[in-house]
Amino acid sequence: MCPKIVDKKERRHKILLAAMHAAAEKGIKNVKIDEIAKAAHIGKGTIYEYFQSKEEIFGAAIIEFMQQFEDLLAKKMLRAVTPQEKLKAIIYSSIEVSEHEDPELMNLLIDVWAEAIRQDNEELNKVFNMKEIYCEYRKIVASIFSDGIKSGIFRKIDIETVTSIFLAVLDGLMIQWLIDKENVNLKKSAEVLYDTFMKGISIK
Amino acid sequence: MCPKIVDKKERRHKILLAAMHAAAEKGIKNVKIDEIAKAAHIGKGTIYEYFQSKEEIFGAAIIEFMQQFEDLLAKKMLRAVTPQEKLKAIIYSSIEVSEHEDPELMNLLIDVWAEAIRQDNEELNKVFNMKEIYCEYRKIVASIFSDGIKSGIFRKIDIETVTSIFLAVLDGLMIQWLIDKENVNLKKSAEVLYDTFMKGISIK
Amino acid sequence: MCPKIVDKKERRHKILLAAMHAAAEKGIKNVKIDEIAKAAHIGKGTIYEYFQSKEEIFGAAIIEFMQQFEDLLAKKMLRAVTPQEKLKAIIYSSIEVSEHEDPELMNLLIDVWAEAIRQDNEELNKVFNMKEIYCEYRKIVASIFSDGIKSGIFRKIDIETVTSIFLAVLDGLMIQWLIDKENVNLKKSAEVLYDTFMKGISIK
Amino acid sequence: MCPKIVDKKERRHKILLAAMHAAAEKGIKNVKIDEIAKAAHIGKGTIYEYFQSKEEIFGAAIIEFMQQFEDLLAKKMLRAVTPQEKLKAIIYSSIEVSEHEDPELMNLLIDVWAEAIRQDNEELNKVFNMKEIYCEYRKIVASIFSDGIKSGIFRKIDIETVTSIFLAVLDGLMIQWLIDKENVNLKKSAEVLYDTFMKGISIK
DNA sequence: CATGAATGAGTCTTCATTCAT
DNA sequence: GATGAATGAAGACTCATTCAT
Repeated sequence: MCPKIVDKKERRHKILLAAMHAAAEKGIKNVKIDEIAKAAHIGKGTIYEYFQSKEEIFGAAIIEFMQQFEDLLAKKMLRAVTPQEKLKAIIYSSIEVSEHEDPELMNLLIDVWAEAIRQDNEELNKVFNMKEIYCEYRKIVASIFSDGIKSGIFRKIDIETVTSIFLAVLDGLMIQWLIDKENVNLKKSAEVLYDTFMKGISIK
Repeated sequence: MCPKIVDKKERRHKILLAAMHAAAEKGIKNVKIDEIAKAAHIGKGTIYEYFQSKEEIFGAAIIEFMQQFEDLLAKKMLRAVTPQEKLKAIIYSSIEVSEHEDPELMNLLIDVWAEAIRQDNEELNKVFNMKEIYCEYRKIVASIFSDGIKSGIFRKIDIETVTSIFLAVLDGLMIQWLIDKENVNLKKSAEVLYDTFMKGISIK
Repeated sequence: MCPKIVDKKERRHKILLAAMHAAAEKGIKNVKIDEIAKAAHIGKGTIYEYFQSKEEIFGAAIIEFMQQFEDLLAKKMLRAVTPQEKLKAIIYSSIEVSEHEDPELMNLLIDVWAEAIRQDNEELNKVFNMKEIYCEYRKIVASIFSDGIKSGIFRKIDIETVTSIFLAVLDGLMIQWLIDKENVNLKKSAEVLYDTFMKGISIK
Repeated sequence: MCPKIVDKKERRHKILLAAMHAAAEKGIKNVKIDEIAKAAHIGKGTIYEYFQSKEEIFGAAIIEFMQQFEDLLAKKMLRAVTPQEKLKAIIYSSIEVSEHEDPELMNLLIDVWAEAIRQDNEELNKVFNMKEIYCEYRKIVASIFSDGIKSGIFRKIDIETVTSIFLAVLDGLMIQWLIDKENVNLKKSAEVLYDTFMKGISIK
């Protein structure tokens, strides 16, 4: 019916993948359009048929990259019912992204954060706001804690702050793992984190 | 016989400060030598009297930046005796760097991590290895946990993993704060973190 | 599918010609990439599509320049049979390069010699060695003298030294001509040189 | 009486020597004022007490360099009486400069020629003209040939052209020697040159 | 006088973007 | 649509020259 469009989507995605891998390896600023083109097995000019600028490419790349988290998280959350299960789901979906896909891709996270802090990618700013995403994450997690407290599972804690702390561990572990994969065991960290955290906030 | 006398140390430091501030604002890769020179109120060429290259400038800047943490931490640790006090010292020195100095400077952290992950600053690599620094941090914290367990204060936990988790919260909070200072209260986080964490790992 | 089609060889040659002319006029070290680009009616960046660096440009220019001599010499030598004819061919091909092509180009010779003496163009050193070229020239001329002696045309002379002297006149005349074209008559010099030299080395 | 002036002369000369040696090694264009200062064991600024500019330094250096030839030649010519002796004196003084002084200094010759051809050192042009020097050399040599012909020693040759050829050998040998000292024997060349040349132009 | 720290004009080189084919 | 050759603005770095001490 509309084969050209499918083809376009695919090629666009191919470019994005090439861009993400290149950026993961050397950082967005060090990636040359040329390299992306080569890695995507297309001409340099062709990239500009799909994106207006380098900025736009990495804007789109970051969005696509973040989407993966959301998808994974959403899937895991579906089956989670109790607050405990929900927290577990978040912990494990965060930790598991490092196993899914090409783990090298996770290096992109540092650029995502950098963009979030500096907000100098105008293309990205138009459609994406990491600050809001973090707020949303916090809302989700906060409601879990809130539920837990109401249900008498968790003791009375400062929900907002515990939320920040909870999300912080996940990001912080990621950083350590990105810097030194050999000396950081994410799987085990997930287990211990769940265990310890529960102890820390549970009643009794 | 009597050439212009300048405090080389001081001027070097002025350049470094200018570089750090510029990098904090826009990211290392987006800082131009010209900008640093202008900010330091000196000529472009003068910078090259103090540093061999842009790479070296930011290598030195990162080292100086990290030194601040170490200094602050060391100071706090001096007075800490019990494991609990020591953990508290680490938590607070990490959180307090955001109050000391120009808080904007803390944005540099994201570049420091990026360098640590990508390791593409050869000048920096010669004299500085973030991986090792993290290992050292881990050793210090691990020994605190070890002491705490021996003293019967902490329950039997997987020291290595809890160490990672403990350091992770600090970094993770930093990221959240860097991205959204308004919605993250570091001070309160420190309190709650100490409280919750203690609960999580203490005996009973 | 159908990118801009350009004769890469031709354009490369155009750049080289522009570089040679500029260098002939002001000396290699005083030529700016900008100037070459302007003279070749192309953009500055384009030059770097054909050459890696300024050094490489002048390496290639020198090689192309020297090639002209060899070609001219080879052509003349083809018809020469007797030692006398051969020497004449060498003399005239050396002298005639100043008439062929743009005579201004001959100024490049001084840079060629400078490179040969200093050998500081690494690109050039990889593929070209003036010392060897002179050795080869000497071998060729020496064998002519050798033949002439065996044939009883030339008297017993120190072949190696006479060879050096013979080649020296050609280079030396070139220098004088380059410095003061009005007061040096290369054509006449060729005649007299042949005549005198023959007298000097012939039997009787 | 006037010790300061002597001191100045000496220091000026020291600078010139340093400049000459540096230029001999790497070519005028590649010598930095800094290097000259270091080699002369003085401050960079001090150089500008003695010379207005880099151009002036090398203008003066070239003049001093050329003076050496003249001095040597003049000394040798004093004792020469017959045309043969005079030619011999010129040949040997030209060849012997390579033994006197630091032979490495002879590399400067190529820069001298380059300046002579391009004439782009305005400072030098004011007080020095290689073209005129060559003319003068030619006049001297020509008068020797003229005398020789009148005396019936030399056969009737085209004086101007033979003069050029005679001077050409000397320069040409120098070039060969500069490029490849191992394979060029200047001493022997002088002998053979004298011998052959005499044969070439003598009566019978 | 002597110095060397400071300077900024000048250069090479890179690379995102354009556009003729 | 696809391409890659061409481009020039931008940026790191050099170095002759100045000038405060």
